[in-house]
Amino acid sequence: MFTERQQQIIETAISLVADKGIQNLTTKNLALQIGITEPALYRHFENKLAIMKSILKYFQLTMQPSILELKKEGKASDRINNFILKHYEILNQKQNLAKIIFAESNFQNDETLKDSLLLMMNNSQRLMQNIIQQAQENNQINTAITAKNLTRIIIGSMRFMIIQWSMSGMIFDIEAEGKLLCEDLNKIMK
Amino acid sequence: MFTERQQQIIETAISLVADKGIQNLTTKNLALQIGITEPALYRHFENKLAIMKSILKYFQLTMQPSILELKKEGKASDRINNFILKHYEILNQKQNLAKIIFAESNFQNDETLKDSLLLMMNNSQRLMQNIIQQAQENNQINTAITAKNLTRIIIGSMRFMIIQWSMSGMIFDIEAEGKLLCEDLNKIMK
DNA sequence: ATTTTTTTAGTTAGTGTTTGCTAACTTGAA
DNA sequence: TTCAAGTTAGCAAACACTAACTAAAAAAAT
Repeated sequence: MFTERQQQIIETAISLVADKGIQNLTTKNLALQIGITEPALYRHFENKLAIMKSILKYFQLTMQPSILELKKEGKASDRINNFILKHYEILNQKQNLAKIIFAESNFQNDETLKDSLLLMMNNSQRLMQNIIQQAQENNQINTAITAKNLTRIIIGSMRFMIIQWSMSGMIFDIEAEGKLLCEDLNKIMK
Repeated sequence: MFTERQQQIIETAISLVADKGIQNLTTKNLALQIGITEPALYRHFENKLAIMKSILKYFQLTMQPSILELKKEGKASDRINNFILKHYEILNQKQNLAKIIFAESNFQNDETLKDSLLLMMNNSQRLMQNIIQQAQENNQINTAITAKNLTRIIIGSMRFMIIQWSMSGMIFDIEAEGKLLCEDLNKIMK
């Protein structure tokens, strides 16, 4: 998928954005941080836009294991639980990703970037909503709250905790805190 | 607070960022959009950073009526309900604000911007958490879920709906949808 | 009430720096 | 001998911002 050098470039690009925002992602900063010259970057990527597209692809690949938990067989609440826990486990390992991932605005300067981000967002969301809907039909999940809003509540609170974590300087243990959030979300799903 | 021209500059800056991200906010684009020349901008703001700081101030001023609902006297659940509804009412009137406001990453290039954004975020959050905590002590709100997580769930789902709205191209009626979310959140608060 | 002065808000023209990127050359490994 | 992956040198465009000038409105002085 990506060569070693490409991975290094992507990860460095992510850390630049995580640190000081998208405006910090310049070819100069990127090359400097890696320890090569600017033109060397162009041996590995066609241009800067290709690097940004690869950041999204890299994110998608990294997060796949968590999405996979949703696709597994099993009790709806278990699948959702495992999705949440896996999500936090991955982000705890790749902390820089947490900082830029829910920063949709970073990828709004290009239409194709915008679109592929929207697609990714809708994907996990639609998946979860379907699971909830089905479970509600089988009376395995509380039907007092609509599937749409339950999905919003789960993904919304997940994302907000990640934002709190990243803006606090990763001051708390997100896996532990995620487990607690999970428990409370379970009470809502009943 | 702001002169008419300053307000125009701020609002135009917001619409530029809303449209194509922070990298679209250049003095050239800004002046062009308003119909003046670049140097004229500097008659109204010291520099570009001052414009960005004013965007945050403008946001704070615009959102104040919603925060005020939290500070009013009354039943905890009513205060939270009115806060949510007011929030959506304001964002529906100033749709561009919705697009950039929860885009924290737009303001990460400068430490002072980062700080004042963090302060604003923490403010409404702490306020709500205190309200919930007190109401739980008086048994007016469900105590099965911790105040911290209940706050996360409410603010998180609110924010996520705004993101869905803004990324969908404002395709649905956010005030109506907000009312529905509010009802479901009430069920959780019991 | 009229003239003079000052202030405000715009202009044109241009600065130095940073940006993304290219051409041409080099070097070491396959 | 080829080729992948570096280098140096540099380019055109975009960037935030400034100097100097102008016109018209507001304020002050006569």
